Amino acid sequence: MDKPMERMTMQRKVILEELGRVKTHPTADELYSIVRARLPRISLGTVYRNLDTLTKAGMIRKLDIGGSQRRYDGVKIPHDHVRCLECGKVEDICVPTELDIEKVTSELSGYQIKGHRLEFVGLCPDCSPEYPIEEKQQQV
Amino acid sequence: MDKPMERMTMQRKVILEELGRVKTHPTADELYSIVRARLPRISLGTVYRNLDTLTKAGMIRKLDIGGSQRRYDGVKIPHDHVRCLECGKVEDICVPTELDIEKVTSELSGYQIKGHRLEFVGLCPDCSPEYPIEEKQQQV
DNA sequence: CTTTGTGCAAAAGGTTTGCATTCCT
DNA sequence: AGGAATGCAAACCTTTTGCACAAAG
Repeated sequence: MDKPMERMTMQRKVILEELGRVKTHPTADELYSIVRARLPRISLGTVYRNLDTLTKAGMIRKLDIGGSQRRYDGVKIPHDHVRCLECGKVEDICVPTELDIEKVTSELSGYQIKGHRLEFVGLCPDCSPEYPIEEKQQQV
Repeated sequence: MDKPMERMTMQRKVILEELGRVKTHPTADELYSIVRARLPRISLGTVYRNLDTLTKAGMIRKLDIGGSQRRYDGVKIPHDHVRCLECGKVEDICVPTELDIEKVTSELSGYQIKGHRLEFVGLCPDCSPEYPIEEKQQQV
Protein backbone atom coordinates (compact mmCIF):
# COMPACT_ATOMS: atom_id res chain seq x y z
CA MET A 1 0.00 0.00 0.00
CA ASP A 2 2.89 2.36 0.64
CA LYS A 3 3.91 4.11 -2.50
CA PRO A 4 7.61 4.89 -2.25
CA MET A 5 8.80 8.39 -2.98
CA GLU A 6 11.15 9.17 -5.81
CA ARG A 7 13.26 11.89 -4.28
CA MET A 8 14.04 13.42 -0.94
CA THR A 9 14.10 17.14 -1.50
CA MET A 10 15.06 19.66 1.13
CA GLN A 11 11.46 20.83 1.42
CA ARG A 12 10.24 17.29 2.00
CA LYS A 13 12.97 16.61 4.51
CA VAL A 14 12.23 19.71 6.57
CA ILE A 15 8.48 19.08 6.54
CA LEU A 16 9.06 15.55 7.77
CA GLU A 17 11.48 16.68 10.46
CA GLU A 18 9.26 19.44 11.77
CA LEU A 19 6.15 17.30 11.77
CA GLY A 20 8.10 14.71 13.71
CA ARG A 21 9.30 17.26 16.20
CA VAL A 22 6.03 18.90 17.17
CA LYS A 23 3.86 16.89 19.49
CA THR A 24 0.70 18.59 18.26
CA HIS A 25 -1.14 17.61 15.13
CA PRO A 26 -0.71 20.67 12.97
CA THR A 27 -2.79 21.76 10.03
CA ALA A 28 -1.09 22.36 6.70
CA ASP A 29 -0.85 26.09 7.22
CA GLU A 30 0.43 25.74 10.78
CA LEU A 31 3.16 23.50 9.45
CA TYR A 32 3.72 25.96 6.63
CA SER A 33 4.55 28.73 9.05
CA ILE A 34 6.76 26.42 11.12
CA VAL A 35 8.67 25.29 8.06
CA ARG A 36 9.03 28.78 6.67
CA ALA A 37 11.35 29.60 9.54
CA ARG A 38 13.85 27.26 7.92
CA LEU A 39 12.81 27.57 4.28
CA PRO A 40 11.42 31.07 3.77
CA ARG A 41 10.70 30.55 0.09
CA ILE A 42 8.64 27.37 0.40
CA SER A 43 5.07 27.58 -0.85
CA LEU A 44 1.90 26.37 0.79
CA GLY A 45 1.16 24.24 -2.24
CA THR A 46 4.42 22.40 -1.72
CA VAL A 47 3.50 21.74 1.88
CA TYR A 48 0.18 20.26 0.81
CA ARG A 49 1.77 18.18 -1.93
CA ASN A 50 4.43 16.82 0.38
CA LEU A 51 2.01 16.01 3.15
CA ASP A 52 0.11 14.00 0.62
CA THR A 53 3.19 12.29 -0.77
CA LEU A 54 4.50 11.44 2.69
CA THR A 55 1.10 10.07 3.66
CA LYS A 56 0.99 7.85 0.59
CA ALA A 57 4.51 6.68 1.40
CA GLY A 58 3.29 5.72 4.87
CA MET A 59 5.73 8.04 6.61
CA ILE A 60 3.14 10.24 8.27
CA ARG A 61 -0.61 10.10 8.79
CA LYS A 62 -3.38 12.31 7.55
CA LEU A 63 -5.90 12.61 10.35
CA ASP A 64 -9.52 12.80 9.46
CA ILE A 65 -10.86 14.13 12.70
CA GLY A 66 -13.41 16.89 13.07
CA GLY A 67 -12.84 20.55 12.43
CA SER A 68 -12.63 22.61 9.30
CA GLN A 69 -8.98 21.92 8.59
CA ARG A 70 -7.21 18.64 8.07
CA ARG A 71 -4.49 17.75 10.56
CA TYR A 72 -1.35 15.69 10.16
CA ASP A 73 0.47 13.42 12.54
CA GLY A 74 4.11 12.45 12.45
CA VAL A 75 3.36 9.40 14.56
CA LYS A 76 2.55 6.50 12.32
CA ILE A 77 0.71 4.30 14.78
CA PRO A 78 -3.01 5.08 15.00
CA HIS A 79 -4.06 6.27 18.41
CA ASP A 80 -6.86 8.23 19.97
CA HIS A 81 -7.16 11.94 20.66
CA VAL A 82 -8.62 14.43 23.09
CA ARG A 83 -9.51 17.88 21.91
CA CYS A 84 -10.12 20.87 24.14
CA LEU A 85 -13.36 22.67 23.40
CA GLU A 86 -11.94 25.90 24.75
CA CYS A 87 -8.44 26.28 23.33
CA GLY A 88 -8.76 23.80 20.50
CA LYS A 89 -5.59 21.86 21.14
CA VAL A 90 -5.50 18.20 20.23
CA GLU A 91 -3.52 15.76 22.34
CA ASP A 92 -2.81 12.07 22.11
CA ILE A 93 -4.45 9.71 24.50
CA CYS A 94 -4.11 6.06 25.16
CA VAL A 95 -7.39 4.39 25.91
CA PRO A 96 -6.97 0.96 27.48
CA THR A 97 -7.98 -1.62 24.93
CA GLU A 98 -10.33 -3.26 27.38
CA LEU A 99 -12.33 -5.21 24.89
CA ASP A 100 -11.61 -5.41 21.24
CA ILE A 101 -14.27 -2.94 20.23
CA GLU A 102 -13.49 -3.44 16.57
CA LYS A 103 -14.24 -7.13 16.84
CA VAL A 104 -17.44 -6.56 18.77
CA THR A 105 -18.53 -3.96 16.26
CA SER A 106 -17.72 -6.21 13.37
CA GLU A 107 -19.98 -8.90 14.75
CA LEU A 108 -22.78 -6.50 15.47
CA SER A 109 -22.71 -4.66 12.17
CA GLY A 110 -21.64 -7.19 9.59
CA TYR A 111 -18.97 -4.77 8.43
CA GLN A 112 -15.39 -5.79 7.87
CA ILE A 113 -13.93 -3.26 10.27
CA LYS A 114 -10.60 -1.85 9.14
CA GLY A 115 -10.05 0.69 11.86
CA HIS A 116 -11.65 3.24 14.07
CA ARG A 117 -11.32 6.83 15.07
CA LEU A 118 -12.00 7.81 18.63
CA GLU A 119 -11.91 11.39 19.66
CA PHE A 120 -12.88 12.83 22.98
CA VAL A 121 -13.87 16.42 23.48
CA GLY A 122 -13.73 18.25 26.73
CA LEU A 123 -11.83 20.85 28.67
CA CYS A 124 -8.12 20.49 29.23
CA PRO A 125 -6.77 21.12 32.72
CA ASP A 126 -5.74 24.66 31.78
CA CYS A 127 -9.19 25.52 30.52
CA SER A 128 -11.24 23.81 33.22
CA PRO A 129 -12.88 26.29 35.54
CA GLU A 130 -12.69 25.34 39.22
CA TYR A 131 -16.43 25.39 39.43
CA PRO A 132 -18.00 24.55 36.12
CA ILE A 133 -19.92 27.66 35.15
CA GLU A 134 -21.58 26.89 31.87
CA GLU A 135 -22.03 24.20 29.36
CA LYS A 136 -19.68 24.45 26.43
CA GLN A 137 -21.21 23.86 23.06
CA GLN A 138 -20.12 20.57 21.65
CA GLN A 139 -20.46 18.77 18.40
CA VAL A 140 -20.25 15.06 18.68
CA MET B 1 -27.66 26.09 25.74
CA ASP B 2 -30.46 25.74 23.24
CA LYS B 3 -31.21 29.01 21.56
CA PRO B 4 -34.88 28.99 20.63
CA MET B 5 -35.84 29.91 17.10
CA GLU B 6 -38.01 32.89 16.36
CA ARG B 7 -40.07 31.60 13.48
CA MET B 8 -41.03 28.38 11.82
CA THR B 9 -40.87 29.08 8.12
CA MET B 10 -41.88 26.63 5.46
CA GLN B 11 -38.24 26.14 4.46
CA ARG B 12 -37.22 25.34 8.00
CA LYS B 13 -40.15 23.00 8.48
CA VAL B 14 -39.41 21.02 5.34
CA ILE B 15 -35.68 20.79 6.11
CA LEU B 16 -36.47 19.47 9.56
CA GLU B 17 -39.01 16.98 8.23
CA GLU B 18 -36.76 15.64 5.51
CA LEU B 19 -33.74 15.36 7.77
CA GLY B 20 -35.92 13.44 10.21
CA ARG B 21 -37.15 11.13 7.51
CA VAL B 22 -33.87 10.01 5.95
CA LYS B 23 -31.94 7.49 7.94
CA THR B 24 -28.63 8.58 6.41
CA HIS B 25 -26.63 11.55 7.59
CA PRO B 26 -26.83 13.86 4.61
CA THR B 27 -24.54 16.70 3.72
CA ALA B 28 -26.01 20.15 3.21
CA ASP B 29 -26.13 19.80 -0.55
CA GLU B 30 -27.64 16.31 -0.40
CA LEU B 31 -30.37 17.72 1.78
CA TYR B 32 -30.66 20.66 -0.58
CA SER B 33 -31.52 18.39 -3.47
CA ILE B 34 -33.95 16.38 -1.34
CA VAL B 35 -35.71 19.51 -0.16
CA ARG B 36 -35.85 21.04 -3.61
CA ALA B 37 -38.31 18.35 -4.61
CA ARG B 38 -40.78 20.06 -2.31
CA LEU B 39 -39.53 23.63 -2.45
CA PRO B 40 -37.99 24.18 -5.87
CA ARG B 41 -37.05 27.78 -5.17
CA ILE B 42 -35.13 27.22 -1.94
CA SER B 43 -31.49 28.27 -1.97
CA LEU B 44 -28.47 26.38 -0.71
CA GLY B 45 -27.65 29.28 1.59
CA THR B 46 -31.01 28.90 3.28
CA VAL B 47 -30.32 25.21 3.84
CA TYR B 48 -27.00 26.03 5.48
CA ARG B 49 -28.51 28.79 7.60
CA ASN B 50 -31.35 26.60 8.77
CA LEU B 51 -29.14 23.64 9.56
CA ASP B 52 -27.17 26.01 11.73
CA THR B 53 -30.23 27.49 13.38
CA LEU B 54 -31.78 24.10 14.03
CA THR B 55 -28.51 22.87 15.50
CA LYS B 56 -28.33 25.85 17.85
CA ALA B 57 -31.91 25.21 18.83
CA GLY B 58 -30.96 21.64 19.71
CA MET B 59 -33.40 20.14 17.24
CA ILE B 60 -30.81 18.39 15.07
CA ARG B 61 -27.11 17.63 15.33
CA LYS B 62 -24.21 18.79 13.25
CA LEU B 63 -21.85 15.86 12.95
CA ASP B 64 -18.17 16.57 12.94
CA ILE B 65 -16.96 13.29 11.55
CA GLY B 66 -14.31 12.84 8.90
CA GLY B 67 -14.69 13.65 5.25
CA SER B 68 -14.61 16.88 3.32
CA GLN B 69 -18.24 17.77 3.88
CA ARG B 70 -20.13 18.28 7.08
CA ARG B 71 -23.03 15.94 7.76
CA TYR B 72 -26.23 16.43 9.71
CA ASP B 73 -28.29 14.08 11.81
CA GLY B 74 -31.95 14.35 12.64
CA VAL B 75 -31.46 12.09 15.64
CA LYS B 76 -30.64 14.17 18.67
CA ILE B 77 -29.05 11.50 20.83
CA PRO B 78 -25.32 11.11 20.18
CA HIS B 79 -24.38 7.69 18.91
CA ASP B 80 -21.56 6.05 17.02
CA HIS B 81 -21.12 5.48 13.31
CA VAL B 82 -19.66 3.05 10.82
CA ARG B 83 -18.53 4.29 7.45
CA CYS B 84 -17.89 2.11 4.43
CA LEU B 85 -14.54 2.74 2.78
CA GLU B 86 -15.89 1.56 -0.52
CA CYS B 87 -19.28 3.15 -1.03
CA GLY B 88 -18.94 5.89 1.57
CA LYS B 89 -22.24 5.35 3.34
CA VAL B 90 -22.45 6.18 7.02
CA GLU B 91 -24.63 4.10 9.30
CA ASP B 92 -25.52 4.24 12.94
CA ILE B 93 -24.10 1.71 15.28
CA CYS B 94 -24.66 0.95 18.89
CA VAL B 95 -21.49 0.00 20.70
CA PRO B 96 -22.14 -1.64 24.06
CA THR B 97 -21.12 0.77 26.76
CA GLU B 98 -18.90 -1.83 28.37
CA LEU B 99 -16.98 0.50 30.57
CA ASP B 100 -17.56 4.17 30.82
CA ILE B 101 -14.72 5.14 28.54
CA GLU B 102 -15.35 8.80 29.10
CA LYS B 103 -14.80 8.39 32.81
CA VAL B 104 -11.66 6.33 32.34
CA THR B 105 -10.32 8.86 29.87
CA SER B 106 -11.11 11.73 32.18
CA GLU B 107 -9.07 10.15 34.91
CA LEU B 108 -6.17 9.38 32.61
CA SER B 109 -6.00 12.73 30.89
CA GLY B 110 -7.06 15.30 33.43
CA TYR B 111 -9.57 16.63 30.93
CA GLN B 112 -13.17 17.33 31.79
CA ILE B 113 -14.60 15.08 29.14
CA LYS B 114 -17.79 16.41 27.60
CA GLY B 115 -18.36 13.81 24.93
CA HIS B 116 -16.76 11.58 22.41
CA ARG B 117 -16.98 10.72 18.80
CA LEU B 118 -16.38 7.16 17.72
CA GLU B 119 -16.36 6.23 14.12
CA PHE B 120 -15.48 2.90 12.62
CA VAL B 121 -14.33 2.47 9.06
CA GLY B 122 -14.55 -0.73 7.12
CA LEU B 123 -16.41 -2.48 4.40
CA CYS B 124 -20.15 -2.89 4.57
CA PRO B 125 -21.63 -6.30 3.78
CA ASP B 126 -22.45 -5.22 0.23
CA CYS B 127 -18.91 -4.10 -0.44
CA SER B 128 -17.07 -6.94 1.29
CA PRO B 129 -15.41 -9.29 -1.19
CA GLU B 130 -15.84 -12.95 -0.34
CA TYR B 131 -12.13 -13.37 -0.23
CA PRO B 132 -10.43 -10.17 0.82
CA ILE B 133 -8.31 -9.20 -2.15
CA GLU B 134 -6.49 -6.08 -1.21
CA GLU B 135 -6.05 -3.66 1.59
CA LYS B 136 -8.20 -0.61 1.30
CA GLN B 137 -6.55 2.66 2.08
CA GLN B 138 -7.74 4.06 5.31
CA GLN B 139 -7.33 7.25 7.23
CA VAL B 140 -7.81 6.87 10.91
C1' DC C 1 19.82 14.06 -19.06
C1' DT C 2 15.40 12.80 -17.50
C1' DT C 3 11.82 13.23 -14.71
C1' DT C 4 10.04 14.59 -10.32
C1' DG C 5 9.35 18.45 -7.49
C1' DT C 6 8.90 23.55 -6.70
C1' DG C 7 6.86 28.29 -6.68
C1' DC C 8 3.35 30.94 -8.17
C1' DA C 9 -1.16 31.86 -9.16
C1' DA C 10 -5.47 30.52 -10.60
C1' DA C 11 -9.20 27.20 -9.91
C1' DA C 12 -12.03 24.30 -7.31
C1' DG C 13 -14.89 22.70 -3.60
C1' DG C 14 -17.58 23.80 0.54
C1' DT C 15 -19.47 27.24 3.60
C1' DT C 16 -20.53 31.90 5.05
C1' DT C 17 -22.20 36.54 4.40
C1' DG C 18 -24.15 41.20 2.60
C1' DC C 19 -28.10 43.09 0.79
C1' DA C 20 -32.60 44.05 -0.91
C1' DT C 21 -36.95 41.78 -0.58
C1' DT C 22 -40.36 38.69 1.49
C1' DC C 23 -42.95 36.89 5.11
C1' DC C 24 -43.96 35.24 10.02
C1' DT C 25 -46.03 36.73 14.16
C1' DA D 1 -45.57 47.08 11.49
C1' DG D 2 -41.22 45.25 12.49
C1' DG D 3 -37.80 42.12 12.94
C1' DA D 4 -36.32 37.63 11.22
C1' DA D 5 -35.69 34.75 7.23
C1' DT D 6 -35.09 34.20 2.18
C1' DG D 7 -32.85 34.19 -2.51
C1' DC D 8 -29.14 35.56 -4.93
C1' DA D 9 -24.51 36.32 -5.62
C1' DA D 10 -20.24 37.57 -4.04
C1' DA D 11 -16.78 36.58 -0.60
C1' DC D 12 -14.17 33.40 2.08
C1' DC D 13 -11.37 29.57 3.47
C1' DT D 14 -9.05 25.39 2.61
C1' DT D 15 -7.19 22.38 -0.70
C1' DT D 16 -5.98 21.16 -5.43
C1' DT D 17 -4.01 21.94 -9.94
C1' DG D 18 -1.63 23.82 -14.35
C1' DC D 19 2.49 25.55 -15.89
C1' DA D 20 7.17 27.08 -16.56
C1' DC D 21 11.38 26.55 -14.20
C1' DA D 22 14.64 24.20 -10.88
C1' DA D 23 17.05 20.33 -9.19
C1' DA D 24 17.62 15.30 -7.55
C1' DG D 25 19.40 11.05 -8.99
